[in-house]
Amino acid sequence: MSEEAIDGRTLRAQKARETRRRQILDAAIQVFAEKGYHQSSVSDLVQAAGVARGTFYLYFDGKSAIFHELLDELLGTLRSRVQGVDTNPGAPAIPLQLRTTLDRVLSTLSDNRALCRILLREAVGLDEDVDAKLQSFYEGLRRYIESALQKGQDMGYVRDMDIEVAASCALGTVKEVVSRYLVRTDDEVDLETVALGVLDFNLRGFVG
Amino acid sequence: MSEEAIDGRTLRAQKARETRRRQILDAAIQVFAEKGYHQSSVSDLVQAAGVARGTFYLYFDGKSAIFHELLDELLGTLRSRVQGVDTNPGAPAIPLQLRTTLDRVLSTLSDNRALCRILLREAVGLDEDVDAKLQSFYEGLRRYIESALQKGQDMGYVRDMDIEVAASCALGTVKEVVSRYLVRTDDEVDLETVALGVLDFNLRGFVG
Amino acid sequence: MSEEAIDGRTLRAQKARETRRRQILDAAIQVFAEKGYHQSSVSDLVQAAGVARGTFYLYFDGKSAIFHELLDELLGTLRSRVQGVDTNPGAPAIPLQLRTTLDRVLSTLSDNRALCRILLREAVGLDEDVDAKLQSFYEGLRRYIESALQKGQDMGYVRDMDIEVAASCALGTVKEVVSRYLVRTDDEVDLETVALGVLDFNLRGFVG
Amino acid sequence: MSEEAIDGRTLRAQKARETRRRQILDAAIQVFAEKGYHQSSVSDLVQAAGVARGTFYLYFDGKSAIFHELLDELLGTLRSRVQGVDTNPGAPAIPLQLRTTLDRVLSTLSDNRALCRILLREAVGLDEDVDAKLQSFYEGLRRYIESALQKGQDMGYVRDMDIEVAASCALGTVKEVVSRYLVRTDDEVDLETVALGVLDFNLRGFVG
DNA sequence: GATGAATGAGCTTTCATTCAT
DNA sequence: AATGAATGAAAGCTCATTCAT
Repeated sequence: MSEEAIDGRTLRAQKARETRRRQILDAAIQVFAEKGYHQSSVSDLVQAAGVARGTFYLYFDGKSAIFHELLDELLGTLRSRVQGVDTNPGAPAIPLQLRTTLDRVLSTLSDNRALCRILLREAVGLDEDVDAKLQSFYEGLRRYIESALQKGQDMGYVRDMDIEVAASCALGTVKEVVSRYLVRTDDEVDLETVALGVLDFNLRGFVG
Repeated sequence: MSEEAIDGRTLRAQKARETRRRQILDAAIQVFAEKGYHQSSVSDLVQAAGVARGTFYLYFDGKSAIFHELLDELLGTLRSRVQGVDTNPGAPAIPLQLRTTLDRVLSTLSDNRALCRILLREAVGLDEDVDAKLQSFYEGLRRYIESALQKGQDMGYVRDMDIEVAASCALGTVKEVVSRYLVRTDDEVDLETVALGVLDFNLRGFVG
Repeated sequence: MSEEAIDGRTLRAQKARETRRRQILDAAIQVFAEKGYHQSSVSDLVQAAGVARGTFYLYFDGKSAIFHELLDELLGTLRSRVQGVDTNPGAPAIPLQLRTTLDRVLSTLSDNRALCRILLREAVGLDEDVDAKLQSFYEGLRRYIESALQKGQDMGYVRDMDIEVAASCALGTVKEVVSRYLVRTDDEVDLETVALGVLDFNLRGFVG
Repeated sequence: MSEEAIDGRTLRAQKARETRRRQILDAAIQVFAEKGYHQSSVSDLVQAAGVARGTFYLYFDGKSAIFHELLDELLGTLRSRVQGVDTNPGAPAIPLQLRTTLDRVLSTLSDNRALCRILLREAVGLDEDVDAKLQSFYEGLRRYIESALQKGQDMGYVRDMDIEVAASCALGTVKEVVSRYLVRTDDEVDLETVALGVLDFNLRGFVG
């Protein structure tokens, strides 16, 4: 039995493992999104994934653990969609950068409403660890917005205002819009319109 | 035994019942807020209330039922703090009315952060009934804002904009600010500053 | 305050006590007969009797105790309806005496089907004490029949047979007929026909 | 892995399941017979069966459900022991057929007194479903006897009599004898003698 | 590696009984 | 004597997790 053979076997095994993992994770996403975390039993998860109960525990440490992995994955994806504001000369204008980030985030969420639902409903108030992760995620977003606003002020784009509160407000507008147009409804929504509306509101408010 | 005596006794009994009820409700508010709904057992509730398990079921139909009562109570209180916009001649200016409503809501929530936590964390994704109640509450708020914006537009105070999206955004700013400054922190917060910041943001946005 | 006054008062009190007792017992008979012993809660009993829970315990030691009293009362009544066979010269013929006893028992039971139901359904398999009471009651009946048969044999009325088994059989015919015609149906039944049929069967069997 | 291996495994698994089921059922029979249905808790059942609480619920839907299965099993067995009267020419004489059925029923019950106890004590007055099952079983027996008597009358073996009442009486003799000699005593009984005595009584009564 | 039967801690709920008023 | 709010032991049942095969 050559080393290569073993390596090949090992590789194949790893790939199979990864596939199995994915299969369970994907099933979990659907189940959690449909029934909610607490209403979903491990039985539901393994049934949806088409594996035995024991198999589930070979890949994940339990119901709570797989939820954390799901959440990490989703938050990681979203984080990667949000990039720091570029103030270098020649960089796109800051409003345009915000617009791009907002579009990215909304389209990512729109591509998978199950993830939205998990993020905005199931993960809320679940337990302290999940709460901490969410809080840290949102705090990251808030700081991103705050720094963008700060830079905008420095550059004269943004008016004089309470930046801390404003950043929270801006974050709130996005969360609510996602909740309203991607979670609380099953209708198809024109994201373009919504994104424009949000940006417009954030830039000029009611009276502009 | 005079009739008055009977009435007196009955009255006293009713009062005692109401007191007991309140005692259990208040304990439940604290427990739910501290441990979260799902992490709270009926044992926790009765222990916190200082009554026997059976007593709890004398006053409430179960853990789920007491949560619904709590939620109804809180939502009722908040609803009563939000009154329709008055457009009669001589009525206060609309921005001032919004300011008043916002102040009322924030101060109500501020007076009892446990209720905030229950509203914004524990009640989210709990079950379909709770979801429906929350959704209907927020939808009411959204419509209140929408109608205020509409009237504002008619009167020329509010600029031309997508009112539906804007109303969601405005609602989102309030929810996020409550979450940030009343739920996710234990620090004392200067509500005045926050309320002003929110209003300012909603009226003029980033660039004014 | 004269002695007579006190006596009068005491007497009245005793009478009131007895009335109250009766009122609770009668209610219990109905409740037990309708819902069955285990399905009847003390709440059902006091509600049916129209007294407070505590009052119930002033008169009876508990749910089990009142059932025992009920059973004792019923069994006592039935026992009084069954009198020893009179073999004195001049006494009615033994078959006639049996007939009279059977009529008495059936009519007593017929007058109160609730008692039948309690006796034949609710009291069966309830607990060891109740079982012992029932067993002793039926054993008494069996012995009554056995002694009648013995006397009958001595006097030549009754043929040669296994008296012990025959007595059980005769008892069984009565129990089953009561169960069939007084418990398991709500229809009015012609007791006369049934009584005659039972006697006829016991005397001559299938083939006579 | 060959198909046979899988089949073998599946078969073994099924057999193991069946064994486990039986183990729990048998334990339940003993517990119900000894303590009575209401005095037996699920804890008693699992303790007697030597399995965990959860295992019990893997095989049965609850305490009530396992009792129903027990009852169905017993009633099914007994029903199979009672076959229609054969009036074809060349068939055994009807009294002999009755004798055979009686022997079969008594020996079946005698082989397992616990089941007798459950049938005649625990199942009486338990709940509406159980009552209906018992009533239907006894009604079947009664009709079996009635039809046998009818045929007997047609063939001249059975005298003129009230067949309906007589059938109830005959059924009652068997029930009482079973109760007396198989349930209410732990002594060994000469079934032969009892069976003969019952038949003799049914055929000829007291005076023959 | 995969399986699924088995586990048992822990949950919600009921209800016979007590006792301060 | 009468009341009914309060009690808490004990019941039935669920389900995340384990482990022998």
